[in-house]
Amino acid sequence: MNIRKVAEMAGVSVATISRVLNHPEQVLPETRERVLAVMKEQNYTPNWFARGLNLGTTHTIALLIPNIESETNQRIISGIETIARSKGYAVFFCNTHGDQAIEEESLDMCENRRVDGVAFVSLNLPEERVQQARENGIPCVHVGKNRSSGCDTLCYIDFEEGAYRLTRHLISLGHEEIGLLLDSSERHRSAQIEAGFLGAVRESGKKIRTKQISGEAGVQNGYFAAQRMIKRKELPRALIAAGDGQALGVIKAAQDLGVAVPDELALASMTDSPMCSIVNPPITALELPANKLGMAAARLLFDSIENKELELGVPQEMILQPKLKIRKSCGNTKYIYELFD
Amino acid sequence: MNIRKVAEMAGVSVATISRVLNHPEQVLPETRERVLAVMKEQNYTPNWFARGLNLGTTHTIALLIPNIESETNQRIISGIETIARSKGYAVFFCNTHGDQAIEEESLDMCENRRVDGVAFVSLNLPEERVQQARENGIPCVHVGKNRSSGCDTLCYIDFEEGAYRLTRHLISLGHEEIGLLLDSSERHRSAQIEAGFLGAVRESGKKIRTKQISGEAGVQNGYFAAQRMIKRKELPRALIAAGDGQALGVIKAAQDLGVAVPDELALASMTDSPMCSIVNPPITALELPANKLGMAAARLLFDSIENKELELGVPQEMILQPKLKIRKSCGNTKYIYELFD
DNA sequence: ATATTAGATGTAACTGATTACATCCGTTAG
DNA sequence: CTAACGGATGTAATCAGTTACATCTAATAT
Repeated sequence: MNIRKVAEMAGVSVATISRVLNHPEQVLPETRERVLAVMKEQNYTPNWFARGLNLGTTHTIALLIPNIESETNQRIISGIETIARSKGYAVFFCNTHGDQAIEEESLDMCENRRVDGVAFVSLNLPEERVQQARENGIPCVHVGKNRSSGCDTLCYIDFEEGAYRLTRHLISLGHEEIGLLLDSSERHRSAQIEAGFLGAVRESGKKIRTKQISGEAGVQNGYFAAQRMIKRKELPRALIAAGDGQALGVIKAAQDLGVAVPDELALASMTDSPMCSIVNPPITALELPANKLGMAAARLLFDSIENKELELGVPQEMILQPKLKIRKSCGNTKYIYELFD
Repeated sequence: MNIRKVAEMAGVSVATISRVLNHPEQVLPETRERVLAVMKEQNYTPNWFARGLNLGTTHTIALLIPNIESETNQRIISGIETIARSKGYAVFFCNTHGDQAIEEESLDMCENRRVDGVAFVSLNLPEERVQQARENGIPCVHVGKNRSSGCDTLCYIDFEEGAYRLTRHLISLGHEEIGLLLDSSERHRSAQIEAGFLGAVRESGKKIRTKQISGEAGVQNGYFAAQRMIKRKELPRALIAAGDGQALGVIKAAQDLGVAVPDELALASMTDSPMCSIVNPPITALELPANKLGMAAARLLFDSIENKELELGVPQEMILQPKLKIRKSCGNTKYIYELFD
């Protein structure tokens, strides 16, 4: 069923059919009704390709994301999806697994299919590749990272500030030995976290022993990392984990191996999740405005799409702040002082 | 940059360009090289719309899913995505939030855009609506449910059997009072679970007190449900939760309100997740082959797409079995008998 | 009564690919 | 020497829409 058949059946021309769909106010109400009736009866839906071919717009954006396991990413997806739907856009979903080859492939796909915009949550592609996409007329947002990336819009959470606050919190509780369990697959974020962490340490003026431990994301890896440190007696007195998965793994390992939290190990996480408040003790963590982040990113993207200005100059930025959720996993000042007696 | 310009620049006709892309073996190697060089130099990518318009295929499938929070769904998504990518298909992602209106809207979108197939994880649409999509030539798989749904392919996990095994396990441990905490938003699955549960109870021949509690999914709802039961002294001696989120909430509530697990409450979950083995005690749960499920669903879908036979008759089915992971949350036989002394 | 105008509708060009069919040309067979 | 053939390439129709421009009608202005 195509537009010409509908036109024939309704006894009008194809232009009228098209107008009924795109500029209904230009069509006489009775004609419009007749056409709509035929459409309904014939179960007609306009062909998206013919449409896209003419209009040059696909009303589609793509989302490149490294994984969907993390709560943060889920909420980013949800935020983007919500805004996209409200604007009538469809979303291509590409789980890149953080793999550059898959990103490349996905971005090719985006160009082929003339998506109207791309939101990168994962981005390992060289800057020039992204530039190329933009030169092809595709606005790109980078969600969640502030790395210079070739995108015209950046939208991220201030992890440096978050790490700074979390570290200050630990220092204010009297801790003098603080470890940082990083995620080696998130190099850029790790650098930010380290910066905030070391900044807070420096600023405190105290002599704090610090230690960076490289690790991988996820409960299991957190578990193994903690297990290793405990066995080697290298466990710091306080530990900031880069992700809630890791933190949960650490707390479990501590439990299993008889290390008391927070008495022997103060634990904090750079990201919050429902489980952080469920475990025992509940874990002090940074609550990320991930849903907001997704929505903000989508809005910025649609701004670029609609304004079509695509200046290749300085990218627009939007920075969201995480919120420190103090729970019980870091102990409290009183306790720390007792320990130091 | 379109095919004509490339043709002009390479000094050949459009047909040759098209052949280079679609049937390279039909083109003289030197011509081919020349064309490819121009393409690369001009950064040309074929227009997907023009292509789809001709071929009638979009190499795109859609995925309608009610949420991405559950581990099971994440793994389904991952499975589908993996197969889709390996076949060169793109995936439209529609988070329906289990909302029928959004499903309707999404399915309309699928028809408009001529997706080659739809995988429903969430499906509240009337059967006729799905049939309509199929009459429009779109194969539909229903992932995860076995409800008659108008789809041509069903692909699901046998929750009835799972509930049966879980219940038998509890009965074998000597439990005589077993509750079922359901998820009212998953009515069909609840019915399956109930069937398996009651089947096992009946088959045991023992006089078992049963109780169905309606509830909602998620950690918080599990917590509240347990809290309510504990306060009203209605907590059964053993409880099967419909989801791992609920179960985690229950275990937390038990902890907070001083109910010992498994000593005073035996707890099991119909779905497993990493957290189930992390909490204390680790929760006995059904491990769902969700990744396999996604992959199987995608394969069935591509089968339908490629064979284009779309018989509107009896749907093809694929049933996967969950696996019982016995952990510590249900206690053991010895202990139960002690209690009964 | 005629010119003007606005609103409704129609005609046909155009979007960018694919591909059936036509053409051209060099090779081989008769 | 010519016919037949087949490989490489070109021509033009086609897919299903959108829309600039043309046309027609009827109402209003002069």
